[in-house]
Amino acid sequence: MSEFKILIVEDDKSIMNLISITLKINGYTYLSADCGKDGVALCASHHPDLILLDLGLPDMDGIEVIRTIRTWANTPIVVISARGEDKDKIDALDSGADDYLTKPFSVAELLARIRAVQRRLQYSRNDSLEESVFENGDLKIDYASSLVTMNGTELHLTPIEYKLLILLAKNVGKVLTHSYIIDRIWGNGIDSDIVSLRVYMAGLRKKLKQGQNSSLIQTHVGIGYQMIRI
Amino acid sequence: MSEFKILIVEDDKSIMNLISITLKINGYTYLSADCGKDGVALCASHHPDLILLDLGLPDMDGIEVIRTIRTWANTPIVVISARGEDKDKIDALDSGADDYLTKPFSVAELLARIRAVQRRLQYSRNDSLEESVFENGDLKIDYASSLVTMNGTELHLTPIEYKLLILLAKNVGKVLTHSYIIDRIWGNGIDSDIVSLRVYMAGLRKKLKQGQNSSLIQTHVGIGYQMIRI
DNA sequence: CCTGCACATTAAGATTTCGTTAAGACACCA
DNA sequence: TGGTGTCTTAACGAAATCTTAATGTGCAGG
Repeated sequence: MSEFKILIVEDDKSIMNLISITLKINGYTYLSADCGKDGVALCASHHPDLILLDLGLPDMDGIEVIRTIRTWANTPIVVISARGEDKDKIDALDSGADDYLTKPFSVAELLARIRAVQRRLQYSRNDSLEESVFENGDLKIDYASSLVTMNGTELHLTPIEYKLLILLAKNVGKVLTHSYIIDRIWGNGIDSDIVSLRVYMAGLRKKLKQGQNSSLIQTHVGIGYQMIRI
Repeated sequence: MSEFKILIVEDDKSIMNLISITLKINGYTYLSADCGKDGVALCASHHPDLILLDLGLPDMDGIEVIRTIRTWANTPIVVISARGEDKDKIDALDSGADDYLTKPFSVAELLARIRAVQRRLQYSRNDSLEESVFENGDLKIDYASSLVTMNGTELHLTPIEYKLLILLAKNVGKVLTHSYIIDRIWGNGIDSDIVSLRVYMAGLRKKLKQGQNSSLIQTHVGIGYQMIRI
């Protein structure tokens, strides 16, 4: 794995020391800032892979820092806070933070959170950031041009069928629940039961089944559906 | 590993002696109390890592002690009960005890139970933060994608079987009573009998037994089931 | 040695959930 | 307005799952 660069925004010197030493020992590269303004600037100029952000900063509210950064970057942000209150946690997460660490925290926990973010990052990279082309068996999806082909022949999918297929493809190997799928396709409105979903699945399968991947999409009775990786 | 502190709550002096000496020989630190009130107080003040609790105490019912402690702490509790107290044993487990030991017990068994709890503790620490993946022997459960594999081959579980497995896995090492399991699986509604539970256990074991971990799930006659950590 | 108890396992009927087809509703566009 | 394509709903046979009953096994007590 290439170098993983972490930006620490923290004004308490002893905690800054603890974190920076821990990161260094564990092979991470890091940048540091002791106030919100510098943190935002460093983030803009150095594009870190992860930000550790203390909420209690001298110049800006931590929430502000998150909002500012989120206007242009999706860099994962792990918040560190002395305040263990739920409200703060929710505010931070709602503003776009990815995870939350309450002081005092153990070094092991910090590293675990960082690994978790790395895993998530790696995962979503494989899923969305690459190629913009998805291939699985005879199925090929070009997200950029919204083109779906089986064995090279183009398929004509209706909007809902396409959404469904994308959803399954973005989660290959995962079992998606009925409610999750319905929520993602029809928005969180209450409507459209499972029955509709079944009809679309039938349509989709019919169109896909032009090859012999009859088993590309599997049913989990009582649970949902799953596209399996071939 | 740092020191492991065990609180013994037992009024029988000879058993207290046996246990304390055993623990000392095996490198554990221990505290002792000879009644429920003292036990609760010591637990509150000294934060032991494990509690060995005799159900038959002079001042309080053992169940009361468990309930009291459980209002603020998740400290593992291993119950010690005299023979013929099956009902009490079940009540204790339902109230939040983790395991039980029947008098007379061997020193080896006592130590084994303690080690089991230690293992479980260590595991849940590692697990609670991140990893939506559970592993035990050849069994692997990916909660996020609802995928269960044995030796790498995917298992197809029915909804109830899956729920059952998850319940056991989330409580590895802990003995779950029949009523607790039934309550968790079928909701607190009326009683789908123990008989049904047995049928599902049979089905689950059949599917799991594709490896040779025939003993992954153990039966506690008259009490319930337990997934053991391998 | 027999009996009773708790559990394991299998088989079969009852029930739920699925897949698929077809018909009507709706929106869009010429 | 009529036509086209898409969405939704209903219906029904098929498949999977759940439940119940029946039988088999091991163990403890009389």
